[in-house]
Amino acid sequence: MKLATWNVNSLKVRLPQVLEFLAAHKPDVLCLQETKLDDANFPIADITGAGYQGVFSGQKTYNGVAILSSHSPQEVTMGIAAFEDPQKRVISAVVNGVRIVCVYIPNGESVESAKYVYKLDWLRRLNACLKEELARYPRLAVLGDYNIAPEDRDVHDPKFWAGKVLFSEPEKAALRDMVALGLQDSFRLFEQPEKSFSWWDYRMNGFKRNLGLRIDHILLTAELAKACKSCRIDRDMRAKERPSDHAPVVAEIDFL
DNA sequence: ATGGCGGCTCGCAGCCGA
Repeated sequence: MKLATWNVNSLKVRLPQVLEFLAAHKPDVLCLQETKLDDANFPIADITGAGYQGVFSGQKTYNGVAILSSHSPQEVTMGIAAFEDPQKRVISAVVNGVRIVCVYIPNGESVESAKYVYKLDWLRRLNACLKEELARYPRLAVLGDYNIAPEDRDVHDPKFWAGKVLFSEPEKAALRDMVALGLQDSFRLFEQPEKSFSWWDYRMNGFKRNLGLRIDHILLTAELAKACKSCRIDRDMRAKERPSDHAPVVAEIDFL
């Protein structure tokens, strides 16, 4: 089973690349973030035309998440349980016996910002929700744009980023809390190239100079991690014409 | 490394992302 996640930074603009990605990788699941489309404008016909089903929770201009899958999505839920949030950042479904949680964790803007307070509160609520989900689903994967780089090696310049949003201690602690619930960073189950990142700023030739951050993650429960055979970042998509600023992350899981 | 990009909006400049 192949699981993928990609912050597309506008599905309207990136739809051809999404279709190309589906055809090339044939993932069982592709989680999308920052679709920036309300549900009425979701390009479901193109998705079904590519042989995929899609469930989505979107809004105009900002945020928006979707799960595309080759198997039928079951038990679809939107958002974080018991949290009224107008921002469309979470969608979950059971696909092929695996609980898929697609997340677009808030950016936070800066550690001085009210958006940072919202981010930390949001993470607490997500973790509480995940604790409940984990009690129900031993096969669970949390995929998405976390907007958190876990460790120094996930940041091109850890000294510069120290204490800044995306790399501050409270954010990293929230991610460690999530891991402590029983989730593992699939990327670090394997040897990886040094300076592996999933996001590069559009400005200042960030991608060419590899000035990036690893902030897109696939976290797996023990049962899935044990069966996980690979996890890699698809830098090729970031190298294309008119790319998203994020690259897809892909994990392969072997079942009995 | 922070102006310098790119996507959005009933745009023609400003907000937002990371």
